[in-house]
Amino acid sequence: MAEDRRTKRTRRALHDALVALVLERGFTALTVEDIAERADVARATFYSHFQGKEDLFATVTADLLAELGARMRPAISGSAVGFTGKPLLELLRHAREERDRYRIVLRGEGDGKPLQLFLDTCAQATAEEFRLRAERNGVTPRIDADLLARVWVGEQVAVLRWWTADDVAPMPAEEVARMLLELAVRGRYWASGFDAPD
Amino acid sequence: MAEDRRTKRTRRALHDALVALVLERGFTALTVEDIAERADVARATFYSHFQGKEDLFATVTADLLAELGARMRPAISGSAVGFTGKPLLELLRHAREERDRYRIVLRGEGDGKPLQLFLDTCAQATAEEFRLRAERNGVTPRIDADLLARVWVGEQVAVLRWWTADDVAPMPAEEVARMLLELAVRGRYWASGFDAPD
DNA sequence: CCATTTGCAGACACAGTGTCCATGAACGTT
DNA sequence: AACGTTCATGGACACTGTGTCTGCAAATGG
Repeated sequence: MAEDRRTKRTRRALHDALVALVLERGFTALTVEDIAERADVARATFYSHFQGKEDLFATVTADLLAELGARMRPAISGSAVGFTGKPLLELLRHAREERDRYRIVLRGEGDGKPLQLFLDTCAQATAEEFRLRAERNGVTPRIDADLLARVWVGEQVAVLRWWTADDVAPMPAEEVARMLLELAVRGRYWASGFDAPD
Repeated sequence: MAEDRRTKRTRRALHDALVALVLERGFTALTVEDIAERADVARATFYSHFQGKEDLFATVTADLLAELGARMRPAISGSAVGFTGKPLLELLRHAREERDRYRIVLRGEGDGKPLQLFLDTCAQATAEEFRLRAERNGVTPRIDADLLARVWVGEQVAVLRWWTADDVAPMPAEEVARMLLELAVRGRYWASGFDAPD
């Protein structure tokens, strides 16, 4: 038997209500009653699906990460050397489509636990893929792999945060990707217009 | 008349109690009663100093930012071109001394509001100083200033997050600063051991 | 069409909030 | 050292939100 329509409807309604309300008021300010009411669901029903609002939020985050992972895998294997080409573009597109969910995660809502999960997952995957390529191509990284992965992911997440923020002018994803690629290749001193370090 | 000893004592006790408890249990899980008890302060007294735990947290963050600002100013003006030299080293040292406070901010505790404030303040100051130098030295940035500032700050914050985390091996601040400087100058492809982009 | 599952509304004890007040102690000043 | 002022205390208060449980109605899948 397939999943009951009602449960699917309820869960989806609660997901959407949470996202909308977190954007409006922030996670902490929300009550289970608020979420249930926005979703047109009885409070008792909420508790029959989730243990609390943290649980609901965790589910939303896990779903987002799973979708991202599914989209990134083919893009990564199709990219020869780094992550700043096709994979980044795929990330940006996903973020544009799921802008609201990205915003609440990147903002650090919920004591930053979803954000922490997001960062750790990305950083770990990056470091892994990174080591794999270094070995496959017979090159030796000139900088600690974990540090480099953190820098890599941190940079992209910082841009994501800036790019998905409320007040920023919508720059095309391709434009952002191009800039970051140049940054990765030429370094930040080049980008700032200078030629020499201090 | 100087400030009353008692108020200074209680405020400091509440500050410390908050930091310790957030590290132990996370901001959301805390009650005002918990914080007051840990600080050996009556609950009523808490409310005579702060409007709630968010207010207390905001004060802690503001203090941290103010201290950082005071330390960064001379380091920035003494550095010729970029931020990745002396200023970064100063940031790392401050983070090492105030490790606990940095950790709870960088983690995104409190729905990420303190983190947001931290990021925005740093990014704004960076972008400002960045434009100022470009004009003074007659160079033209090759990449959007705001984007570049976000990348710059995002990278350093990502490293800070990694460096101040619980489980990581303590790498010397000077070592971290050296790596980041090379990264900024030569770009990430160089760092990864490759020579060409994808 | 029926048995099962799900959603609903209302009730419950409980925990934490934010505010108030009377009392006594600690404080800075003279 | 004595002063008036300021601050901390502990208990009380109404109130909001939590988490769980009930009986009953409606939707669902077979």
